[in-house]
Amino acid sequence: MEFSEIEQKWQKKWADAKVFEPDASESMKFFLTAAFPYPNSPQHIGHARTYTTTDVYARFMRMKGYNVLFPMGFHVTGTPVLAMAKRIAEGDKEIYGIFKDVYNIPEHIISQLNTPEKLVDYFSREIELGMKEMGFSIDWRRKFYTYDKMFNKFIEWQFMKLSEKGYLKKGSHPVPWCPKDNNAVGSHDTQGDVDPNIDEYVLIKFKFGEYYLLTATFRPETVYGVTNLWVNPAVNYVRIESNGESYIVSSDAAEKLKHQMKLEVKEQIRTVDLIGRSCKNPITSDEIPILPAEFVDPRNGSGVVMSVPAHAPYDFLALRDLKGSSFEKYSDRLIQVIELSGYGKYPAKEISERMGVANQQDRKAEQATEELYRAEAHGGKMVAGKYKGEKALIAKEKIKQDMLAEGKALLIYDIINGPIYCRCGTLCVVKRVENQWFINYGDDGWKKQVKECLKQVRIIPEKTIVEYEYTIDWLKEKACVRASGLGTPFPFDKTQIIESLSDSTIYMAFYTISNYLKDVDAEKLSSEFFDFIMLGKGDAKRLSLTSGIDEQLLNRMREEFLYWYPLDSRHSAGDLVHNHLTFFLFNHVAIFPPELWPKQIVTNGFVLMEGKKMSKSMGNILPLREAVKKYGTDIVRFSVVSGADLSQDADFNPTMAEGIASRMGSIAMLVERCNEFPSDTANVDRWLISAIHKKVKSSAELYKKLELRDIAQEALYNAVNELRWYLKRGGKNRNSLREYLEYLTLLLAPFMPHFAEEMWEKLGKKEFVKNSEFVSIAEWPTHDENKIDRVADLSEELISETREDIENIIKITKVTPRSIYLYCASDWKRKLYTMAFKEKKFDVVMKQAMTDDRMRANPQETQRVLQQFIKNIGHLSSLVLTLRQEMEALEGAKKFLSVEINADVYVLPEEKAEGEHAKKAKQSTPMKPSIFFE
RNA sequence: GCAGGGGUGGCGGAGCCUGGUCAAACGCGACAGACUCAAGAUCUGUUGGCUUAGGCCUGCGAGAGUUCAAAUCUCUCCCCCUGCACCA
Repeated sequence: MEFSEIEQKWQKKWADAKVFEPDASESMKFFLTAAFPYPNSPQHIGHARTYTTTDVYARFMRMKGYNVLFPMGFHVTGTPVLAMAKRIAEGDKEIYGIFKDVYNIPEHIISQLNTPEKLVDYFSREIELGMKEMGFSIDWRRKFYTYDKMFNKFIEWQFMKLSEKGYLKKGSHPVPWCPKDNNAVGSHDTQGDVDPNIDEYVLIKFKFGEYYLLTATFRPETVYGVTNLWVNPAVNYVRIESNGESYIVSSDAAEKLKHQMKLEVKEQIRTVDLIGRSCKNPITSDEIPILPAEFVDPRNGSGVVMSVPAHAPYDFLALRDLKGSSFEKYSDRLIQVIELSGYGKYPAKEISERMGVANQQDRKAEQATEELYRAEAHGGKMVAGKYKGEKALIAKEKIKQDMLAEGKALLIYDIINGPIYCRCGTLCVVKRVENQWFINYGDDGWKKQVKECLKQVRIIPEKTIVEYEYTIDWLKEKACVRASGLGTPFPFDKTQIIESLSDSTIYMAFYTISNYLKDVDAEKLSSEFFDFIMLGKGDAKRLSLTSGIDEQLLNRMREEFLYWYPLDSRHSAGDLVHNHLTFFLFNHVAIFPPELWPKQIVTNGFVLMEGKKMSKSMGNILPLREAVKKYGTDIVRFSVVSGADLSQDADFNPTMAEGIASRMGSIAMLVERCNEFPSDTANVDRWLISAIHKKVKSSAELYKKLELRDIAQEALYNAVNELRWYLKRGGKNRNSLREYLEYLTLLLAPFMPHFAEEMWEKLGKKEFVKNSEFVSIAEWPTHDENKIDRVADLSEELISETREDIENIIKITKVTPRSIYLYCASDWKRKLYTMAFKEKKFDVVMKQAMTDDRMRANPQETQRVLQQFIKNIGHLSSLVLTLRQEMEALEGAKKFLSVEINADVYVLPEEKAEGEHAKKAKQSTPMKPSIFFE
């Protein structure tokens, strides 16, 4: 089979017939979207998971008779595209390397992608081509980019609406910052793609003459245990002025603080003027000395540290290190603040001594600190100060708030996983951005409504619902604009750009009309326009006059919107639950009436490459188009969605691909040859037909729940195994095969549309299912309950188990039988069997059995057989074949069995056993005939 | 820390909600046989241990419990993975 030929053939036919370009119509609609791609690199096989899942679903719903819309656009908002284009323009070797080695893009093409526009243009085309090659049933007429003028207008409208509802808010916000670029940095802007982590410090003011020493701490609650301050004699200190107060900090700290508060650097402070002198603890009013310590890092916090030797190993060690110096007299002052079970009064001392930490330079000091901090945060209780008796963690927050309120402390932010450098080489700092705009997802009323909304959204997989609940509770203000990047200018401050997670929350609505807007001047797309289309406010006639857009067109768009909306199914990878998908709910709730809220959200796992996560550094990224070329579309489609449960990561590996291909080959071969088979029917035909109808029955349910893995298992692996068994058992009926294959082709169509089309065509005129031009739009089959044949199923089971038993005996006894006698159990045993299955308890069944003449006549035998049943009570099934059915089944399989085992086979009822056969024959039970070798 | 997911045979991975038909689907790998000059592909069989009659034993992270019966239910413990925002 030449895959690429088949693929191109059907993709062209679909395109020519415009089967995937739906408009509003009379029929039931189904509108689904997948998270649109971000075109700053080609897509790899991992991206295919979400889109294939969506497409399989789209195709299934289409076959179920829905008018299905599956559109696609491109998300270009934000800075990564800018950063990427810039790096290419600068000839960044790393980027060139990735594009060349991973994605096989020729160097002369890479070098051309040096502007955001060219980059977006190239990669979006690449991605679109890939999606087309994947056979996704996308309506490409509706494609747009998030920097399109018309889309900008839509987003502007969205923010107007949010503002009207009072969901926009202004405030200040700390962000990682490059002082040279004068811009916020994300992980893609840093050397080594490190994601800067920001945490807050409390700066406590220790009065020192006219000035204050600012000490930075994560643990303000330990302020009660401060015995001294630390400064590093090797560090430069400066006096800064801010808000009318003078502070002493390291000069490095002063540089950082500039970005978070207004300050002026006044003068150098010599450490000799500090060390040995005293300052005042603002909380306890204790006079405490300022002492030297080497562990103090000028770049951390303020470069001044408050010493709590009872609870901080470094402080304890530094004090201990002072022994023998002129400051020795201070070296064993310890003040307990926190009580911790498992430790005495001075945990820092204990842990340092236990771990044998030598001095403040010892690496073990770090370890000791980590361990102790964690323990105290976990189980510590205050034994000093205002919040005595409270948990340390709670007291910390309260003390912090108190000090801030009383002006005894300041709050600042720092990058805690630093130092982090911008790509330009500058050290990143934290900047407090003033006049930052937020979407206030913390609004309680809003949250409440979203929770209501969540109740009526179908979440697949169901278990992820708790994650949405959690995220809704946890969300607070979300900064929604940035100083740079592609996208939509913020309507209330045009110098700002709306950030990428905020402009992709209701864009699905835009697809409903995007194809009509291509020829409309974007300037005409006012708020009133969107109010009319999306919310039905105003009327078309009026709007037509004010906007200059044709009235009919306006009405048409309104109709399209109302037809397609609400969104029936939203698809993305599971990692977006915590942001995008929840924002998506919030914004729909804010802007649209409840009847237009989303109906369903589906999330899926990722794709692994041969068991490992794909990553640039591992060099194991498989570009999608390359995968398609190498393995074929249908195989790629099939493997990414069938490899694991929806929420689990699927593995892609070549062996799996080969396995799929070979099974497709088996099916294709039968499709081509099935008409050559005669029309002899046998028992096994009833079984085969039963099997396919069972499959059809279960498939629709599985498709609805998107349990694609199970469908894949059924429709490919099990199907091929069933066909094999059928042929092996001597099945050779043309009609049975055709019926099976016609149904099977339909079941496979959503997964493997190209292959299915080809099979559909090869099968020619359908005899058992409804025909149609394309299988892609064929009617989804319904099963025939009458063809599901439990007796046939059990008969086949009996045959296969009997064969296994025979082989087992041969294996153990190493006997080669010439003849095999199969003695089937009498009907009274079957009656007893059914009773045993129902009642399960020996005495109850026995009593019941005694009402039967046959059994009462042979109580001992009855008891023996019943004991056997009870022993294997779990193995009994609700239905057993009758003696006649069992014999018929085995008679029918005589030939099969004798060929398989290479012996003559005789099938008899147990009563017919004579001589030495008789004893053996008595042991027969239903579904387990006695086997006698001769 | 908070939240979520998970620990099953040589491996991947079902089963767990709704206990029994589970020595555990399906696949891969390995082994043996057929075909072949040979390799590959394909096909057939085997793949926890014991067993000369279809049986028995041990087993699903560890321990305890409920039950006639536990991979499945309950409790405790251990271990692993993911996410925690201004970033797509």
